[in-house]
Amino acid sequence: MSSKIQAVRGTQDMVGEDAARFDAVVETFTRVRRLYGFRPVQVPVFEFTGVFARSLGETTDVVSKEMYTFEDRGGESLTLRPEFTAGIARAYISNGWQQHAPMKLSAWGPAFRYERPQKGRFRQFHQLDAEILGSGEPAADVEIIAFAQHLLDELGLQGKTVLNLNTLGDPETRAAWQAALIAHFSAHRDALSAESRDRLEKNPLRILDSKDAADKALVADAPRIDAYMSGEAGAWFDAVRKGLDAAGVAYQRNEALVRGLDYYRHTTFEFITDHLGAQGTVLGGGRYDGLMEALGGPPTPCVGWAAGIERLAMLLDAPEAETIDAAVVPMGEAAEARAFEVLQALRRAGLSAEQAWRGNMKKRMQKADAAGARYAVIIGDDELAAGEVTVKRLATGEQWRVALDALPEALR
RNA sequence: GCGACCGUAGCUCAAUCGGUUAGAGCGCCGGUUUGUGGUACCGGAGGUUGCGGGUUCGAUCCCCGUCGGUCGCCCCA
Repeated sequence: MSSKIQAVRGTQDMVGEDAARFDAVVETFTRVRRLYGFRPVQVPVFEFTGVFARSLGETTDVVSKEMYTFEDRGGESLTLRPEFTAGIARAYISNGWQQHAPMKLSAWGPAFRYERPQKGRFRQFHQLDAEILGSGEPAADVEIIAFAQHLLDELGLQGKTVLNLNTLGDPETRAAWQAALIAHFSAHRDALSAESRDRLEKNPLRILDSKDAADKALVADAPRIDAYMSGEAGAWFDAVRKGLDAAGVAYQRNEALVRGLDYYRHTTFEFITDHLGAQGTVLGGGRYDGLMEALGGPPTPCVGWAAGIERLAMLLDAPEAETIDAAVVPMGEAAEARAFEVLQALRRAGLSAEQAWRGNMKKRMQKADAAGARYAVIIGDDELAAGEVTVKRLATGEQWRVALDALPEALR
């Protein structure tokens, strides 16, 4: 295939069912986000590299080896977004959106990471994104999680995902807990896996969700955050849990669900599935109260989530194939000359309609059937002479004549 | 970035131990039917076996490389 033109590794072309699944996810997202008052936001697909480097942290895998970074002709280092949050936060700061706070924003589109492709993991992938900027209330966490749950329900994924919920506490809580974890794992350093010894330096919280058997044994009796929780942090988490209960959102406490970056505070959550192999997370998010400041902006409490469109699309039941209301089948030159008049009348009346551009009647009837048309609108010399068309209901085969100007009504 | 498996028509797959013209179903095109689709029957097109190299009298099959896919690790959506 090397001599043939081919798509870049980890990118995909979608038509038919794949495209329909993708479309169904986006359409449902747009519908549900309106129910919650999340407004659309558009931000660039690329930013100055520093936006992502500063927001994600230089040591993160995403920044150190997964970004698509390039220089433009002016010598600026630019990066294709590996996620949405940093760009939205940058826009908030650049445009002074604090005057609008709190803002409930949503977006969807492509993101890029240079990773080894797998099922549910691509180099260009697509995300749904929701953010609440400038609200330091537990109620915002409840609302954004309820939105996520509602979206998954509307997608028909009840039973296929489980909401995992945890808290990282406030900065004091987090710092105390992290120090205790480092002390605990350092004491058993030799028993840790090589990866986790590495994490001990760079990202100690991450040891908690290691898949290594030896690590798991040490994690089992590692210090729990609940023992270090400050009064305020505990009250916050209680408020979130009570809110979720009131909203009817079921969750599972997962004390190992953590985020490595310091600016994450309090609530963290992921909707996890066991239907996608190693890629279990279908939607993940949390509160990132420290991010805006890390980017040089005003202190701004925020909470948000992102979901993988491809991952959701893979979990969906196959959407119904798209159909049309009518296929116009003209016979002969005179009829072909009138076909667009009929087509446009139907479309203007809100009925979907198309015609095959060539072929005899049989061919065009076959195309009508293949397009899933409810009706065939047959126009021949006889019909034209009478100012009528023949309408055939393809499901039953019955057909009848209809006056040309009464056609749209007849097909409703 | 690390490890493993896989790659044959548009799609899903077959082809004995390495053996001569690489097959089938679906799909596509045409016909049976010059104003009637979806069913049925008949016919047809479509392949440098991902690509490059090696071993062999002979390679879809064995070896190496490469590109792509898949699974796990890592990370994450």
